Amino acid sequence: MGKAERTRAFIIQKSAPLFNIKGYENTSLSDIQEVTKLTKGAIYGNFKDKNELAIASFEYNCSRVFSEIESVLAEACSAKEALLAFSNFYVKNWKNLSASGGCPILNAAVEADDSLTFLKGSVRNNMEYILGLLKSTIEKGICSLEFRSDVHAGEYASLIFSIVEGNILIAKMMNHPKYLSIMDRRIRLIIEKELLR
Amino acid sequence: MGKAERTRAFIIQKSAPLFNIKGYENTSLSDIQEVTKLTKGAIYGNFKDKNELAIASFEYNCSRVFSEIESVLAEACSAKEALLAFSNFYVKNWKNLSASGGCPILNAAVEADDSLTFLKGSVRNNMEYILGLLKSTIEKGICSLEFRSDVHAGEYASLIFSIVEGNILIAKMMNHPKYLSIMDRRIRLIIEKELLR
Amino acid sequence: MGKAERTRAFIIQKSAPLFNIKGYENTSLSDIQEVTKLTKGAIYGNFKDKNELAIASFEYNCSRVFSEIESVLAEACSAKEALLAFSNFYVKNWKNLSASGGCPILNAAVEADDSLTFLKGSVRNNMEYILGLLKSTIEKGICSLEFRSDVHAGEYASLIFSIVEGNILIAKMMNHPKYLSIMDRRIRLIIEKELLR
Amino acid sequence: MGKAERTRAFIIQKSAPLFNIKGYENTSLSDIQEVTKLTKGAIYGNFKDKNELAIASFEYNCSRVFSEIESVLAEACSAKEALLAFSNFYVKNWKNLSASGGCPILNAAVEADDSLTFLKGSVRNNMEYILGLLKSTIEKGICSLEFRSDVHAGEYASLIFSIVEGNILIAKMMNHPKYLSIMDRRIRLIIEKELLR
DNA sequence: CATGAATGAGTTTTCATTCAT
DNA sequence: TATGAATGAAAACTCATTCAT
Repeated sequence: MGKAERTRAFIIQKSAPLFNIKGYENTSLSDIQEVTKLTKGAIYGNFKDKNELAIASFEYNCSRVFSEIESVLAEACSAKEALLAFSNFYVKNWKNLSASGGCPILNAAVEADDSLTFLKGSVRNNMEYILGLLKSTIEKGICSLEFRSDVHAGEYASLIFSIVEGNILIAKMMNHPKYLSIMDRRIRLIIEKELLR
Repeated sequence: MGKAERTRAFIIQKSAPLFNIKGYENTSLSDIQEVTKLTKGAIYGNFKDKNELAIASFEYNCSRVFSEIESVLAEACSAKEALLAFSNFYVKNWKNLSASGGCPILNAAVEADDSLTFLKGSVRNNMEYILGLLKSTIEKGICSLEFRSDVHAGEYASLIFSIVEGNILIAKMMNHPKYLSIMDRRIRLIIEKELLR
Repeated sequence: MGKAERTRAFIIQKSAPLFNIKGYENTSLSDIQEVTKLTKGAIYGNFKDKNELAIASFEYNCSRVFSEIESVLAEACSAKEALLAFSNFYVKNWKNLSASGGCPILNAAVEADDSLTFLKGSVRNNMEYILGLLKSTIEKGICSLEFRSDVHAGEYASLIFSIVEGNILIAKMMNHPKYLSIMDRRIRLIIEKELLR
Repeated sequence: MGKAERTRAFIIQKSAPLFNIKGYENTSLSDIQEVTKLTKGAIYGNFKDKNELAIASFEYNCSRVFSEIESVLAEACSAKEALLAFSNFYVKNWKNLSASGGCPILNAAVEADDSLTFLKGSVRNNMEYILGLLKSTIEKGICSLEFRSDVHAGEYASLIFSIVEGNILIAKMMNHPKYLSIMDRRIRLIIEKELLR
């Protein structure tokens, strides 16, 4: 990794939490300057504009969450365990996630839909990515005969994801983790009553 | 209604969609000036600052949705019908809702949690209000012996709401209504399999 | 006194302290509205503009001080006593004067000299008035053979006034009354060594 | 001196007379923009806000006067000559001083006492500085046996300064230098009759 | 005649971005 | 390549004043 790439990575790593907490619009280059201790020139030398940095930071935020989720899914020894581990990931990491601004996909999706349109493509890709992750987990369960063969993997993937996002939203605003346990129980129920043979 | 109150209402009515579409931070007083064709002074004569207008607009946005939901709930002749109507409301109004920025609670909740803290109280109140609406609908179903007596009304209220919000998020970002039909079917399933006697 | 005149007097009476404390430029019509609990229209109905009110308030502030000084001078049974009473007036009233913004002539003179030129004439008149008051007090002392006949009344009047204003300035900024006692002793010394026969 | 420091100094140098003439409150950033031919951003790049610039300008205004006074005091070959030179400085420079807004300490003291409180500390320091200058001049005269040993240096310092400030005020408002000659004669008298052995 | 809603030019300040060094 | 001073447009907000009601 060359120096330029290291600087670029450094800027992203420092800015990403800020963007997730304050929002992409509301995070200024001065904020980024302060948190990186770099000059404007250094930042603009590595990113064409604030939008490029915002996208890179969003993708960094996602990748951080995704890599944890992927390792959690990989460690599971069955599709059921994998889905439960996915749900459990949010329960366990609620405090951290909440302190660092919440789910980056949720945040960026809301900001990107109408105003920060430049982010929209990236948000969509990342949402598709995590939906794909869940879908393929379910498909593996079907292939391995763990899950029923008539299960619509894509629909269950989006259903599970929607329950997660919806409850994260409520939990964050109400400042109470009970919604995450409702979420967790519901996902377990779905797995046991509808997915498992 | 005095002139001041009429102007105030007029400003809110014109600004509210803007706030929901562009976001509260990202909507400027110049935007509001343009959409109301009023001067800054006229706006500041009716609202102490932008925050007050933002809160009023958010509450207007909520009340618009809530009043429609309330009438839909009121028209239903059973608790089951009421909950189905609630879900159906989002399916039917998806285009309108989407065009006017999406669910105001979802939008405001994401913006308010970390940065626009002045909005937080109002968002919480409105979230509690709609959760309360759903909860009391379920409680009525329990009282009328339509729903099982061991149903935890509060948990089902937040579950249904989380499924709605989660799927609105995905549908908006993916620009596809199929997520709303998944949502609708899921809520129907919950009612039939878990709430009804 | 008609109603209009009473309202006018009321506005002046309420605004005058504000102008003296905050300065003429820095006192806004909103401040005046708040302190009088009147409407803009009521204020503009009684004064052509803010400048007219500022002048009237300044003159009210002066007249308040002057009438007290005049009564203090009138009570004195000799020219010496009168001048000492003049000096003593500032010593005694330091706290009140300081709390209500300090000497109105000092304040207005500084503001009026370059920027609030509309006030200049009035400030000059009032400064001349108080200098005249001191001068005629000294002249009375000369006529009554209490003071030496070769005393230049006008010069001693302005000298005494300058010592008063200079020490008020220092006392206010240093927040210490000792400068007023230096002033008082100096004026007494001048009277005894230079004015009295 | 780096570019930033040069620009900072340039802005101060251009703004300082404006602040002294128009007053600190009444000088706007647009005025400063015009007089410096710089953009608002350039000004805010060098000063955190208008207050910081106002303080810096006030101190520049003081330092200009002080350095002249100090050189005048340094050139004097006795304490008497020094005090006379101090007084004479105001007589000689009256036109210049008057044209550039008058004594900065007088102006700032009046503005700072109640409204521009952020300036108060600096005004106090500068007033203390010049009082200290006068006091140490008198003390040197005492040490060198030129002045009487029982002279209270601090009191005479503030007395002389008050006479200067008081007469500057009157001279400015009355637009007549005669008050400065009264001031000058009085200070000479005090030196000859009360300070000299 | 009094009201107070509205005006429009003004205020201070921050923004993303550029470019000579 | 990196610097950081400078830009210019835009931000939120306040002002003295007017005028339809």
